[in-house]
Amino acid sequence: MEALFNSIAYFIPVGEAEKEIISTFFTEKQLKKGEPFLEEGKVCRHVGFIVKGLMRYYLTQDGEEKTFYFAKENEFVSNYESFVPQVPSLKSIEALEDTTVYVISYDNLNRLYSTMANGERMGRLIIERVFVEALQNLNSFYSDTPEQRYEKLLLAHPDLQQRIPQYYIASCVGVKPQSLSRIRKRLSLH
Amino acid sequence: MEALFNSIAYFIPVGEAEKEIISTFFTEKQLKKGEPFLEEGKVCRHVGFIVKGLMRYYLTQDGEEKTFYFAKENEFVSNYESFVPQVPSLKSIEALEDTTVYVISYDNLNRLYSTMANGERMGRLIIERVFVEALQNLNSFYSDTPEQRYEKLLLAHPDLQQRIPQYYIASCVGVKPQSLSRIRKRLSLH
DNA sequence: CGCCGAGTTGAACTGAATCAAGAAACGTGG
DNA sequence: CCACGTTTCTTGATTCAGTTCAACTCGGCG
Repeated sequence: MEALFNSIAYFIPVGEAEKEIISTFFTEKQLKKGEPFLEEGKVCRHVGFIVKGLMRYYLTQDGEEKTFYFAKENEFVSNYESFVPQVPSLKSIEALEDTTVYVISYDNLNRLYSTMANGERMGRLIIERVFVEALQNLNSFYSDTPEQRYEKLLLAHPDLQQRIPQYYIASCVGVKPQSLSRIRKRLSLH
Repeated sequence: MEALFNSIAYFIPVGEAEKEIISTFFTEKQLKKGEPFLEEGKVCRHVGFIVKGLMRYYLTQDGEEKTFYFAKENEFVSNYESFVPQVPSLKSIEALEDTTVYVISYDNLNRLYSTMANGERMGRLIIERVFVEALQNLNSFYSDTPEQRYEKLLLAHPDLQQRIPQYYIASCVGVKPQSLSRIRKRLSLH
């Protein structure tokens, strides 16, 4: 739970009182490889903090899964589009490896906001940060070619190639596995 | 200033005390058509609330401007990527029409958060809302073809065609003006 | 050994980009 | 109110990158 304290301490002071509150509201959860964190059509009821492991966000379209984001250690995981307004999710999230997360429910998060000194402030600062990071990620999708996106993705997650099959990466880059294969070929010929 | 009060009242109760504080921290600003709200390379120092008019967000790449968002009446305007961490912006924002905004500086916004009862809470709720809307907007860029994006953009902003030249719309849809022209042709033939 | 999922490779196809030339709309000044 | 020039929009021909469909390779595993 130290990793979570540290992440929160980045935003507000975390003393014993805060640790106490955080510990009671977050609970540990284990996800096996392939298990869902959030399923399409269901309301996203939790925010998680990934201690260990890897997850992917994806949506299903015409029977085809499109992966658009990977989250790993020390990141918060949630579909805010579903979580914030508590409406059914259009997206799914699943573990790509055996994963350990600390989760907090929607209701408990709101309790935490109002119970903890600086709770609201913490909430604002965290969502601001998550927002900014999300925007930066998405920038690449506007301006870059698949080739550039592939290079940036590897730069941001150098371990990804070792951890997951290539077709997840292809999907996240926005091309078919065949095309990624050709892109890799082009790049390897300098 | 009523429009601003109303927008905030959507998130927290706005009594006389709040109106007082909000009025002192926000100041009215007029932008002529073509004037910048934010220039690339500068730090975004303000959040604005658009009372009247229309703005576009864009970035410059290889000497070419790419418009990626339009903001209009009753919307907040800011580049949060630059505003939140107070770092130089990669994006620009300019008025497409004569526009009236109420603006608040970074420092004053933080004062407002800490001064006003429920200030932090308001901040959290507003950024949550903005975040969710931004995500929903961006969804279309992942999953849809330019054709679908064009149709959705017109649906979301039915007045846009009348208010601005088509090449802004093309850019936001993610294609060149020539291609949008062809898309329009295809669509008009049902 | 044969199966199976993952990755690579080939050929034909598609939609947007590009280059380029007109046509239409707009505004400004005579 | 019209004429002219600029800006915006359309259209055509060509090119290019990713898609699709399909075959084939490779490595692990029963």
